Amino acid sequence: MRPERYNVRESEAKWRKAWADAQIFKTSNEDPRPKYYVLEMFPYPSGRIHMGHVRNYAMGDVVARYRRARGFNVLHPMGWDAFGLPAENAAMQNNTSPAEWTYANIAAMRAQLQSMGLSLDWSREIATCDPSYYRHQQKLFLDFLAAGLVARKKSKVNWDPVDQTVLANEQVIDGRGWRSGAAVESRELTQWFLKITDYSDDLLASLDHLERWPEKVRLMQKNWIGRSEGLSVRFVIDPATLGALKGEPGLSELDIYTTRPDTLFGAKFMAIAPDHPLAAAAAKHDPALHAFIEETRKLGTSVAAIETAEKKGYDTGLKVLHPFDPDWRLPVYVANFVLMEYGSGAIFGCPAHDQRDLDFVRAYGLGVTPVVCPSELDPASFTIDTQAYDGNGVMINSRFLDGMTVDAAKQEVSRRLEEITIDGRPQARRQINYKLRDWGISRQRYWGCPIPVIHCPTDGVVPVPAKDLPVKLPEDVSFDQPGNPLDRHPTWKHVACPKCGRAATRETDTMDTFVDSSWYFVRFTDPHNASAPDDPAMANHWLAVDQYIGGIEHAILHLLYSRFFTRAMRKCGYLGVDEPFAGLFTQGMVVHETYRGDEGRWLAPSEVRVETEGEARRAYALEGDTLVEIGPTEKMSKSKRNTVDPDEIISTYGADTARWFMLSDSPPERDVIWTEAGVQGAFKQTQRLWRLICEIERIVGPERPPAPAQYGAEAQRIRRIAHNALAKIEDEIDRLRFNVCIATIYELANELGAAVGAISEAPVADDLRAAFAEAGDILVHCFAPMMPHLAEECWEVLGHKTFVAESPWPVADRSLIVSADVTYVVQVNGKKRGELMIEREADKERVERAALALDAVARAMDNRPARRVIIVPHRIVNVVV
RNA sequence: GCGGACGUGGCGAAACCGGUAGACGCAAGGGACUUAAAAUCCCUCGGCCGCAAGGCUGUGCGGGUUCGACCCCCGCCGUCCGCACCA
Repeated sequence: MRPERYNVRESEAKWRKAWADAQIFKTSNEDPRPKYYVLEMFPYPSGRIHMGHVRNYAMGDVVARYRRARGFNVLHPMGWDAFGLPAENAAMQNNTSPAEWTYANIAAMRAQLQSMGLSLDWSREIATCDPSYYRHQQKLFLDFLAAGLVARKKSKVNWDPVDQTVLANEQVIDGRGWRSGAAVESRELTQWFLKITDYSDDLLASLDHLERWPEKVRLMQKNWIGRSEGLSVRFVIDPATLGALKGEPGLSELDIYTTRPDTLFGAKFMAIAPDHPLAAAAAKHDPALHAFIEETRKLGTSVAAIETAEKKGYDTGLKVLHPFDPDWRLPVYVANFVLMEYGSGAIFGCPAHDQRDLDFVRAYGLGVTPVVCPSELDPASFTIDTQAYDGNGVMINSRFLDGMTVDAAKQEVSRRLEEITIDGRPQARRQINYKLRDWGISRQRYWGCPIPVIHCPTDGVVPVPAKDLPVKLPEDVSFDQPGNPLDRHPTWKHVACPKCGRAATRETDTMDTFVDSSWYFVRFTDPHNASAPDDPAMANHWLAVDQYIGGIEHAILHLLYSRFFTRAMRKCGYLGVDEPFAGLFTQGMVVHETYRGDEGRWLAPSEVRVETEGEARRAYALEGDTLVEIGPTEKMSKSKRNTVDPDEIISTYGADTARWFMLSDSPPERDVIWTEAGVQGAFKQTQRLWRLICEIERIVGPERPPAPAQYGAEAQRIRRIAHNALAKIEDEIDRLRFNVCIATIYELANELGAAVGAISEAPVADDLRAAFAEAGDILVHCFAPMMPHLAEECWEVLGHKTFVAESPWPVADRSLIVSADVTYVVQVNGKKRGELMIEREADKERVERAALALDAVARAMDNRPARRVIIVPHRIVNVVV
């Protein structure tokens, strides 16, 4: 006798051990079958996995297990994004070292992931903080350097004077460092940059070919790269207005960038960025301007500051000549809304057709002349008030452009200015600009990949020779002072120059952790660190990743950097592919209700008891039994305390239940709401499936009958149900629609359950036993990717001696799905009035006759003659009266 | 401000290429078994009318195209997300 209940804890542990012993998830690079690379974004080793990980890895595991069953050689690896600031903070607080803390976390999280029963090849595990990993990264850096993909330049950074470190923009909150609370300073530092902008156009254009990427992500990247086509125009500065600046070099003209050259006759002023060289030059002789510049700088770059800032400017007194009219002079302002980082840091202002420029002239009284009139309006009466017009129309007030379209006018202005030459160069040239900036990778931190260069007083920047890699992080560091421990280390940075042998110092900056994650998918292709450190052939075999799964929060940076890295690695001869991820899927978050007790104190779900009375739900604190407010459902977070610990769920209900619940209900790209009732429901289903399989086994008996030559009607019906579901589940897994997949499994289980219940007499006929055996196998296969442990247990019950995880996917017999009869829906005037069951082969005439003969149809027609009958084969009949 | 997505029962959702709206699950209500509970099983479950058969109505709102619209088009309303002084 089978046990009544499936023993989750025992079975799950048993099967995990069996898989591990048999090493069935170990992937060989020599396997001749077609490859399939499925990858989920690797975790940061914070110490514990969270439900978001469970969801992410459950999805990836379904794909991996399904593809394996379909006959692919599947690569499904796991690693750790292990460098980063939290390790340093932990080291400071707990008197441990970043390495110790990180590796302890990795060990804990590895055990947690293993308890999920994921079909991972753990022999390929990597940690980015391991010298065996980052030595390759240092080599890549040196190769990029040699290939001209690395630049060293000055750049403005957010500097925290207390922590003595650079902060990312996200770490600056209201102008203060997120940890120290100190006012952040803007500093110029010499930093290392990766020249991602070399690939701006390629990265943009290739987005169109990433067909298996979400449209949303492609659009976000497109906007981020921000290509615009325009004109770079040289405006001559009126020498008479130079004053004290007369004679200074490079001050004879002003370069601007515009995408609207058509509006040149609507120009009212020029504006330059506060940190534009011309502004700095003018400020030398104008203390008030100097003060203005200082003031705008203090305002900072925070989002809030930009939102509320008024358009402010300062008239430098300089004037420039209009390119088409030497008698027309335009004043040059320093303006707080012009960015030095984009274009040339200078613009011409056309208030009628740009809202910012309009706001500006309204404050400074510079006038407005419309030059584009919407086609449907009368040019004579068209005026601009508080709303700039940026649409299409007809050129007006624009001399030789009058009457042209906007596009024609752009072309005409560009053409004319390109022909005018000043000092032998054209006055304007067409230019393409991008918002995308080069990627600054220098971080003044310890726990990151050392940048492998040496600074020599005589030879300058000298790359560390390849034979000296890796440049390892020193382990004897202390965090008792702020700043970068590498800088203070007594010996680490002092080395001999590889070129001249004299005393030199190491670069003490480390790399942005985004570098580590920009190529880890390549590293996984190397089995067990066995191949040469940089074997391009092997990577080509596996890449691109066929299915990549992760959170939408990486839509831009990680995914864009990885796309850049792949191109850079190709340039250096490592790879033959351009794109790292052929298919991308961004999954939704795991959300949970929030609970607030006395004084707004957040309560964890485990501290709350929720009661349902009819429609109403009330929550009580377990401690004190006081009423608790049920708050909005939000992303699980430590601060709101609305988290659920995967460990507790797995030990209570098992990994299969956790996985099943994460995959059911919500579409995978949407948020899923974690509820206690939902988990319990999923748990019940595991037991239900177990009982159903046991019942099927009782019907089939210990000896499977051979497949009969002919099946009876009921046996054939059961087979049709099973194969129908199988075909549907295949389609749904292909489309990653796991929720629909699970609904289909329920339908199959419900129908098989009913069929089992309908059997009364024993013994059961052989054909029926064969059909049940087949259907049982199919059912187990269908849920095996989601609930792999239960599936193995059921597979064994059905008499198999193999792992279902290693068994080939059953072939859906699509001929079975086609039945002899079809059901037509019969409508009268588009409203359903009845159904018609008829042979598949029936021609339109017969279908029409049969449909009109239906009582309900006759009633609805009410003696009116049919004016028209529309028949969609095998679907619908619509009678129009 | 710019760009995008989404609005379907009490809830999560499904619905192929324009062809039966609400599959499947949760919650709820009723019942069976039980000393009781748990577990399990059965029934009901968009709204309105009706004893029933059945009818009417219904996919955010208002129009349109069509034999037929959750789906396509136009105009609103709402929610969410991304970017944000990008010239």
